[in-house]
Amino acid sequence: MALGDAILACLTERPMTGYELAKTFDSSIGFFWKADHQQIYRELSKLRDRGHIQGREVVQSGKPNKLVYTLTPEGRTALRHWAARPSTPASTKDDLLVRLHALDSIDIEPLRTDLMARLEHHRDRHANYERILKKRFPEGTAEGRLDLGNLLLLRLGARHEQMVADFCEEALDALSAMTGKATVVPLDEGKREGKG
Amino acid sequence: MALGDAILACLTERPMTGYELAKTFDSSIGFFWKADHQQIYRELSKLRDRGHIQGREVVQSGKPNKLVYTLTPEGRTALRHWAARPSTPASTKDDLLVRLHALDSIDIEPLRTDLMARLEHHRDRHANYERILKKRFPEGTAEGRLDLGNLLLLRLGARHEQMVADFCEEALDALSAMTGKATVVPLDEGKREGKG
DNA sequence: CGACTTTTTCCTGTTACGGTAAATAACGGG
DNA sequence: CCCGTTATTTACCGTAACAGGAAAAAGTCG
Repeated sequence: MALGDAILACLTERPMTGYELAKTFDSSIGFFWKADHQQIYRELSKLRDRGHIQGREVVQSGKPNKLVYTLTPEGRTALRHWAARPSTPASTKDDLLVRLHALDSIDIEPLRTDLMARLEHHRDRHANYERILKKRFPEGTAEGRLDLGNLLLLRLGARHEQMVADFCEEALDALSAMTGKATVVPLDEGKREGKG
Repeated sequence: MALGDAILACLTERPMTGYELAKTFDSSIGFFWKADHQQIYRELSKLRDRGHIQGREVVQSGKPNKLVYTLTPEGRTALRHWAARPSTPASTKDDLLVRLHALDSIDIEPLRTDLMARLEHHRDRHANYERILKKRFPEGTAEGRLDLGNLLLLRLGARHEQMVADFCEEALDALSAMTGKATVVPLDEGKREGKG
């Protein structure tokens, strides 16, 4: 059980509905933890059965009623106990790395395309982290404990994305050096002389 | 199906038994992909059923007979096709990050302990990567395509571990600054005056 | 003899992931 | 009035992954 604890962690900030949680898992905590709404609703039921959270129905007009979930004291305790256990370092499990491991048995062109897409992806994410950092922590310092955690997270995220983006560039360069082609050459779609 | 493809990727290097694969998933590729022997044997059966690999029994004396698995042409094709599809960037899913996200609702002492353990862990891994790099690529350059992939992987791994280790240090420093304690103070095991 | 290595297999769970779908409730367009 | 959309929750399906416990078969080492 880890997704459940991630949800508990989210609910420490403020009570939320499953719908809000799903959106949260699409932005802030979702930067390093993916979960779709089905997973979240399922986990919420389990947490409620366990007594770790408590739902309060809020009647709305104009929208379906919503269930706002709040941490119970038991939930807080459970979270603290979970957080007191040593964490297990997760393994990366990135398809891209597996492909690099079998580099001489796969086609390089699609790999190159993939690397370029990933480069863009990680650059985007890096820019996004930097944007949030500048907005939430213009001084680069945190005041409260909650802020400190999020500042550290954002910094780690930014650095990670930066590093992976650099890696993609490097890999692309190395592939180009190996195949003797220029890095991208998307222009000049005319005739191309053979390379051997 | 990703573990299956990781196994196929391993088998491109040379035919292997499940036992050898389990050990491989404990060192080289295991640096970024964890799988125990049960998972591997189960996946091998599936791959064999699919015709992607082929087992050849080798009679041994002194040891139980072993099943050496080789990639079939279909397996090679499947791997190439899989590698030609765009990769999906995996999310980190590290407990430690969730805990930082809920920093103001958890106990800091165990978190500190955890961070120190992680710091050591990532430093060890970094040293290990560097060791292998120096041994396999003393020049820092690769010759063949297979070598290039592994060189890139090792470099990425080394940088990643370095970065996470730095992060742990930084987080520890920040926590210390916040609680007003010194970073570790493991020496001087004599009497320790109460802290409040 | 017992402990250990090598090698494979089977078992039982839980957790996670993915897709498809629907029910409820209102709003707005054509 | 039907249709689509947004907000909100729930259901069911299957597969993949992870965790752990067990054992069998053949030999070596102490």
